[in-house]
Amino acid sequence: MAVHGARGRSGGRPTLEEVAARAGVGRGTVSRVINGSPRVSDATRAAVEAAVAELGYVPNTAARALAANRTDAIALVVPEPETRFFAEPYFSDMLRGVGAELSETEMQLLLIFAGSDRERQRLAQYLAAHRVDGVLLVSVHADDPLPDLLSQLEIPAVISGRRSAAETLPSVDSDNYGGGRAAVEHLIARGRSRIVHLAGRMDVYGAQRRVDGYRQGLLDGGHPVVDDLIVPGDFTEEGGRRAMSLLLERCPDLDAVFAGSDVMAAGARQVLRESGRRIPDDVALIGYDDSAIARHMDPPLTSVRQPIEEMGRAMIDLLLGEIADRRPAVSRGLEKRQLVLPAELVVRASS
Amino acid sequence: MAVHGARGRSGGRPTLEEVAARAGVGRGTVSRVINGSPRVSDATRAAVEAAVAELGYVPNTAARALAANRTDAIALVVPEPETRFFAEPYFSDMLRGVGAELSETEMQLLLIFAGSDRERQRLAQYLAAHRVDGVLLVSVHADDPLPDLLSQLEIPAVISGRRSAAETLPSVDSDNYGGGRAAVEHLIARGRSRIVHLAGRMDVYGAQRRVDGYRQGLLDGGHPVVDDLIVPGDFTEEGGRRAMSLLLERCPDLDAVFAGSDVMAAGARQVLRESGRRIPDDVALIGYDDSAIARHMDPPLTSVRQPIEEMGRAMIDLLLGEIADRRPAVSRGLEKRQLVLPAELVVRASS
DNA sequence: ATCACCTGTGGGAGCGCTCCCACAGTACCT
DNA sequence: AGGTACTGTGGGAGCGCTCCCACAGGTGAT
Repeated sequence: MAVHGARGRSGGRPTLEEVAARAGVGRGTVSRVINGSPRVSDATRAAVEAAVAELGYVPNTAARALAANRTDAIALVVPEPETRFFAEPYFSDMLRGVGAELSETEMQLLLIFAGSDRERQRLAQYLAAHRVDGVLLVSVHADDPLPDLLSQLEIPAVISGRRSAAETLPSVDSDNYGGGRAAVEHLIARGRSRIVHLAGRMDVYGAQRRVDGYRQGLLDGGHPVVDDLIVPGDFTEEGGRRAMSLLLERCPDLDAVFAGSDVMAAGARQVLRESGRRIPDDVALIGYDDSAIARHMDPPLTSVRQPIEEMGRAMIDLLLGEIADRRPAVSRGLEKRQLVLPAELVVRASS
Repeated sequence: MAVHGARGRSGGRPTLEEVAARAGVGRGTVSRVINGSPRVSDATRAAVEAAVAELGYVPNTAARALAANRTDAIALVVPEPETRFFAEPYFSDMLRGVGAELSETEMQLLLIFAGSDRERQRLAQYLAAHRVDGVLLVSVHADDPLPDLLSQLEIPAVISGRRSAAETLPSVDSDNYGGGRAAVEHLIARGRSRIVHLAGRMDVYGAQRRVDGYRQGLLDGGHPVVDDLIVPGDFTEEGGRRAMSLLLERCPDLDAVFAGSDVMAAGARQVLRESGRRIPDDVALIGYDDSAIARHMDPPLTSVRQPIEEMGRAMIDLLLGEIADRRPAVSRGLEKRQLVLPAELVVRASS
């Protein structure tokens, strides 16, 4: 009452101080209530909450960020041109998982594309300004300098996939080895024996692991592995066509194709058709990703599903953990910082 | 030299003050250089720039936002579920235009989905916290409360399309009337005379305008307008199928269909095929949007192209103008705040 | 009664900027 | 000589928070 309070600005947004005056308490107490501190009595808390509601108080994020040195925002960095972002279902699934998990929190998600050099320049600037508390890095290539930049700036980050078996950053990957193996086992179970592999880009660790799984699947089934029957595409439809043509030359009597992505499988399908082979009667075909393409292909494509959405959720969990750990110089817990989620074969008419 | 300067923190990021000490100038001067003020001598500017480079200084956004009461960020608000965002090329084109135009500036773009009630709740909170300087609103429906919320919060906003002829908000639209008319004129020029219209949702102003253009095109060509031959779909493929079936019942000898979207045209095409009609021999078909669907349809679909990317750029220009105008209580200029960009007919094999 | 130790609270200091006033210096008129 | 005006510069005040220290008042052991 005695406190005649803040200068009589009107029209502007109410501040902490004004809320405090209205509730008849000090600034510190309001701050405690806003931030959910337990050391506030129930009566006081109620009074403050009433004042907040009456005044329609909303904290000023900039002031909070300045004082507390955090932004309550994290970035999803896509080191690809926007085109790919929209073209590949991978990103939309990932975004859905991330968004869902994040909606439980107060954190804000920023989407940042870094396809061109120019965009990467901006991104570097952005990160240097510490405008986010953490970063989710999807689709990183082995030689990308981004992870290093991030750790140099001491910004918590989590990547999807791994750059190698010895990944240092916290990461969430799917079991590419298991996925590749499951595909081959399935083909063998269906009586196929001349199974070729249309691989992905070999500088992508996940693609390598799919090859490893393919090999082991063949060996376990008692079949020999012929290196010539593993041909890398580049994850594109055109690459799939080229690789498929090559495979047909090398092994005209093949009876099954395991492709490292649905898109490449689509390319392979065209070439198989053109060569007069029927799917699945003459040749069984399996893709990877279980994308919309797989469902809409004729015949519908058997494909290995990665739990992308779930991976997105897991990445957020890891990242929030990293961020929290870094706050009060707590000794970093030894929880798992590398997650591998299972892949699953979705059987359709093509195999 | 005499100024022994800032407290010896190390490891942290350099501040304005430290840069000032290093360059042997005052804080104000550094601020002026950083913000590109002209009232700095060349020599001083050079000294400051050198200090900035040596120290690797990057301004603290939070401090700036707090002091200057701006965030240097704008939001692209998509009041749709994410699914539609990825499914419709409209958004990716828009995003490309917006991104391109924005990359010329220091502004940061945030992508915010507000499809579910929950998301809308968050968005309202977000806007109330004034975390952005302005908002781009795409795909607003006539009864959406968002525009009102925005003007109540006094946040500059620009919408794509218009909610009615009397749109109050700054907006960028394409010439739907002209587009509809051009489609019909083209059909008439090709000798078609029984032209039906598969319209969009009639609560979308743009769809209404396409109908208006269709009507005028017929009248100008000396053809009567029959209201029964204008059937609204709902912009979906299924809606297109239903509307097409109805149109075939009402006018079995129609020789041209103008659809209000490519997706509806795709639905119409199926029904036309099933009824044994050939495109374009028996029936000419025109869509709207010139999306990927149009290019890949069999036969390729003639369609009306809206310059979406350009619209995105224009929206940014308008929005930045709004934001700038609002800063130093300058009397609002009377420049055009409602833009209408031309639509263009892209002729392909279907007509 | 003394001390220790809780809980709840108020408010100073400070985060790193921008804004703006003050003022030195120079230039060009009267 | 005095006035006027402009350019370039320094630095105080303040933006709205969080952090943390101080302290009142209670509680229980000594």
